[in-house]
This record gives sequence, C-alpha cells and structure tokens, in this order.
Amino acid sequence: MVATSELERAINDRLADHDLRYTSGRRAIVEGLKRAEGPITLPELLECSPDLAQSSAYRNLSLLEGAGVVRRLVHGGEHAHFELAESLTEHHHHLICESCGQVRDITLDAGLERTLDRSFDELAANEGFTPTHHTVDVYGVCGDCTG
Amino acid sequence: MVATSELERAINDRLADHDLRYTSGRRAIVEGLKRAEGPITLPELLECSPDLAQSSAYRNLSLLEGAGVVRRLVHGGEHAHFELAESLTEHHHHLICESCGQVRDITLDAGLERTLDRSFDELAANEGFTPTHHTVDVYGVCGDCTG
DNA sequence: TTGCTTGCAAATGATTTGCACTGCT
DNA sequence: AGCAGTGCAAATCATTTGCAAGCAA
Repeated sequence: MVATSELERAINDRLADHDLRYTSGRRAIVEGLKRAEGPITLPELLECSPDLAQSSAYRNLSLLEGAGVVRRLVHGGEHAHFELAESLTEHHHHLICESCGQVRDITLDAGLERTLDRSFDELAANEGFTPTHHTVDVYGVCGDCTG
Repeated sequence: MVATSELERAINDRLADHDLRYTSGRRAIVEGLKRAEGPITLPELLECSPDLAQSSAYRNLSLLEGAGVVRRLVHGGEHAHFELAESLTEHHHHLICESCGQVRDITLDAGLERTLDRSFDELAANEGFTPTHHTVDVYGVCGDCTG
C-alpha cells in the first residue's frame, strides 16, 4: 500500500477520527462508489462487489455516512442511493428518472449556485432556521425510458 | 353541501376523472392537510382526525396522490410527509429540520425560479432527460431545536 | 487481549394488501 | 343488485440489529 491517493488519505483520516478502520470491505464500497457513474443503490453496489455481505454493506454505508465519507440520497424509489460525500468530490445536484429510478449528477452554474445560497440563507433566517446544506433535484424521464 | 369552494370543486373533478368518490374519509384527509401549517406525516394527520383508520388513510393518500390531489414528500426521516398538490396551491419548496424532521414551506423569488427553470431545462436536455418538475430542499436546524 | 469487524439470522417498522363487510347509486 | 370504500389483521420488504466468531493493534 504505497501510492495512497489524496482521496484515500482523506477518507482514512475521517474514518480514524471516528475510530473506524479502513478495512477491505469498506474499501470495496468506496471503490464501487467511485467507479459508478453516479449515485447507486445497495443492490447495484453488491452487483459490482459480490463478495460483500448485504448486512455489512448496509452497516458500513451507515458508518461511512456518519464519518462524512458517504452521502445517502432518499427519493421515492424502493432503494436509497449512495454516493461519495460532496466534501470529497464537489457540490452537485441530481437528475432523477421517474420511470426507472436512475439518478444522474448535474452541476449548476457557479453564479447561480451563489445566488441560490444567498437566497436560502435569507429564507432560512426568516424562519429561524440555521441552514446546513441544500439539495436541488430535477425529476423527469430519461432517454432510455422515453424510448 | 352547498357552498363548495373552488378548491373543493377542483378536487372533486380530479377524483371523478379517476373514478373516485369524494367520501368523508377523503374529505377529512384534505381538511387535515389544509389546516396543517405545512407538509405533515400520517401519524400527525391521524392525530388531527382520530376517526381515520390508519390503513384507509394510507390507501386514500395514495389514491389522492394518483389523482393529483396530494403530493408525497420523501426525505430521510421515518415518515413520509404529505401536502396538497402544487397544482391546487402554488409552487414552493421546503425547509427541513435535520433534528426534529419538521418541514416548512418556502417560496423563491419568481425571477430566480424562472432562472432555475431555464437552467434545468438545458441541463436535462443535455442528458437526454425530459424534465417534469423540480424540488429544492434546504436542510438545517429549526429554532426550536437550536434552543 | 481488547475492541473493531464481519456474516448470518432474526427483528424492525413504515407502508401495503387481502378480505369480508358496509354503503352509495 | 353491483361496485366503490372501509377497517382489521396479516403480509411486504428495505434496512437495522443481536450475536458469536475473526482479526488487527
């Protein structure tokens, strides 16, 4: 284990902060999420790494979420989707197919994102909220499902 | 049943379009959602209308959703939240407390909303998606939970 | 050898569904 | 009559958890 990438180091640090080890099972999960085109479900993750036990995958995904390494997306579909935390990648949003449940990443123009942030801070303050983050989801039907 | 409001008429029409009757149980659900400050969970709805049977409430909420009368919000919490469909009220977004799960409505500036729409159409098109609608959720901690 | 990990099996819990019954129309 | 609507109890199913065994520091 020599050339540990920047990302791997960051993940390792976060796990260490939470008294968690970066085990092979957890590495497999991170690898799966890195390889994926976008957020994926647990069944999809297990498909990529058939050696993972379902319960351990769920458990590790939760632990990784708690350590700030993974983000869990909950939409209407049957399964939650998982992706690497934004602090390890970059701020983005999602395009969700209402037909097949597929989720794809999208990025807004930086200026627009700034405008939104300002707007949200103001709105939240008016309601007595302390905002932590925001999500923007665009729903629609993907090309595959449109036919 | 004389002075049926505009809203009631609209709901009645949508139900009729789906061969559904506007029964007292369904009225009770709509009343509960109207009275609520914002989106509420099923337990909260039952609290307001204790006569509703849980299973019927769930079933009717789903039917009402299918008829375009109700919208179901799925966030990370333990229960889904329900509100009247936007086409019966007005386009808005949500402020979600990560501590207690409370959901509150917020409205963006019309100009910003237009800018977003344009942006989303473009992004979706690039991905081969046909966009239908979007959601903007601002997460944070509400005043009650901040202490 | 202390304590984090793991996999299996069993539990959980929100939501859905089968079915017999009630009530419109 | 005939079919939509209801409530109860039972079923679903993604996700979580208990526990005994494995492994690293």
